[in-house]
Amino acid sequence: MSLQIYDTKIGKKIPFTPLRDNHVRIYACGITAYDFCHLGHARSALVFDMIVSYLRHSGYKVTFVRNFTDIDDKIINRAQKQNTTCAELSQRFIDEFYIDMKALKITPPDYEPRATEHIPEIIDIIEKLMTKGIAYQADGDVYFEVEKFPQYGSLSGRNLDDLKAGARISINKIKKNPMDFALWKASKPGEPKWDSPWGEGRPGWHIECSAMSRKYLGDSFDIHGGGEDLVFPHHENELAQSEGASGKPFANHWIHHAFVTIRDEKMSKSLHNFLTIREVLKRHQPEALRMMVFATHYRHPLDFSESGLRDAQTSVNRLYNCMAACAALTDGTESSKAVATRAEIDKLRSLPDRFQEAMDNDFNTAQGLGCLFDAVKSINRISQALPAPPAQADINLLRRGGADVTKLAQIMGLLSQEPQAYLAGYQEKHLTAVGMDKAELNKLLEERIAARQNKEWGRADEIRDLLLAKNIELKDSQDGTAWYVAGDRGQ
RNA sequence: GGCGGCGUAGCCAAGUGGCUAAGGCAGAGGUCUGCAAAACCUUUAUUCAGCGGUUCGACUCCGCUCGCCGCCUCCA
Repeated sequence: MSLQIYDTKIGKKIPFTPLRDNHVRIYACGITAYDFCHLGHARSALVFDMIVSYLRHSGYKVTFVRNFTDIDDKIINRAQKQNTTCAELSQRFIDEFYIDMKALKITPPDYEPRATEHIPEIIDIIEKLMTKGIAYQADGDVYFEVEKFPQYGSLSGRNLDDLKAGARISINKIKKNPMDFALWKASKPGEPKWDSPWGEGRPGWHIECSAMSRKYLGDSFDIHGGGEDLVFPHHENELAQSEGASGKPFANHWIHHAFVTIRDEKMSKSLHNFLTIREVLKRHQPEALRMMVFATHYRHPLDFSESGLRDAQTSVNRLYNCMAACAALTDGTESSKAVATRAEIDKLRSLPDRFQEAMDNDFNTAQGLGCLFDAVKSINRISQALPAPPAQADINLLRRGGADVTKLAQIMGLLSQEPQAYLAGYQEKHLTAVGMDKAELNKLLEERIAARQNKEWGRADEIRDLLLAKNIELKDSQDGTAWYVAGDRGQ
């Protein structure tokens, strides 16, 4: 079974084959830089990070482009409101975007082009459309003429009659058809402007992506994607412009991910129900966010909640605990009896295949994670049952299983840290949060060990309860007393 | 109004025309322990919104009903 990807244009899953050899070319729509990024942007970045990573894992060479739209109406309005320039405003939020991406540990794309740095390429496409008679000039604007592109609506499954019927489009007398959209806009006083054959002006909203994808990936490339809300009109218009100009097929596959919702409503700026990435990362670890995002299939809505994110954190810890146990494994002997059952051996050996099968099915990360946790369960069961000198066969199986789990989880950016370091970091962060320093904790732990040796159970329990009040739980063992962060429920 | 999606255990969430309906979280029981707890193990849907239909057989395909959501305007 090979990779199957759901294609928005066709509305079903189809086998994926790169257009050119083993080389996959992907373009994803990035942000319009005028504000901080919210969780929806995080999902978008995370989903494409995973897709690129999985394609590379599968042996493809990948060229990944994610653009910045740094000139448009929203930027102009916001800049005017803040009494600054568009260039300053967009640069500021591109910088902020990079801070968020770094915090989320997103692998940078191969190219991150900006609209304002591709004005000649934009003008070039518009000129082609003008030459072919698919675009027309009206006052200082240039419009794409939808009637001249018969396939208009093919991506989003609409036709011009439906669109006209729904028409919430503002009346614009200079357009031939209300659905015609601007390729180039004449500049108003005080707005950024560039020279063009049609006078001074600036690009329309969709044309930058047509120009930049063409420059870095060619007229035809493999995958184009973004959030569901971009299907219409953004991607529909891009498709029309690009194919209209080149006469060749544009993107071979269209991938769109669903929204992040809050209480089942779309998270969006206009509804004022969004959480910024940095807000969430103040309270939660990036891997917990990744776990939550990838536990839902990318085409299904992801309903955000604090409790959901805490659940995700707990399951991330489960992964790390298992890996820490694997790392602590000591060599065994040939003479001991192996404890792994046939079923467990099969489960662990088949993990990479089962994971691949899940991911090949339209990047089903939720199912892939299920495979990973399945393996974790087997690893834990075997580790727990290991006799005093364990059998070398079991140790080999566990180490191999642990290595597979780590490698596969890393495709989603999970298990990106050394287990011991991660767990120690998790504990330290908690200590800080509850306002206790390590020396103080150690002092109490030592006192309790002494009390227990003297069988002063009252004092020992008192210390335990005292720490429990700070969500620190103790575990006594022959080696001493270890402590853990208790479940954060109810916070 | 047009187009599209979703409804699976307490919560989150995969999945399939017929083999035990993944996995995570929470809950319950257990191993361990001076008592505990973390970790770990076991366990948790005779049932997949409701009603019809197709089929030897449907949760999975079709139709209808109810509920929720999205796009058609800027939006990841």
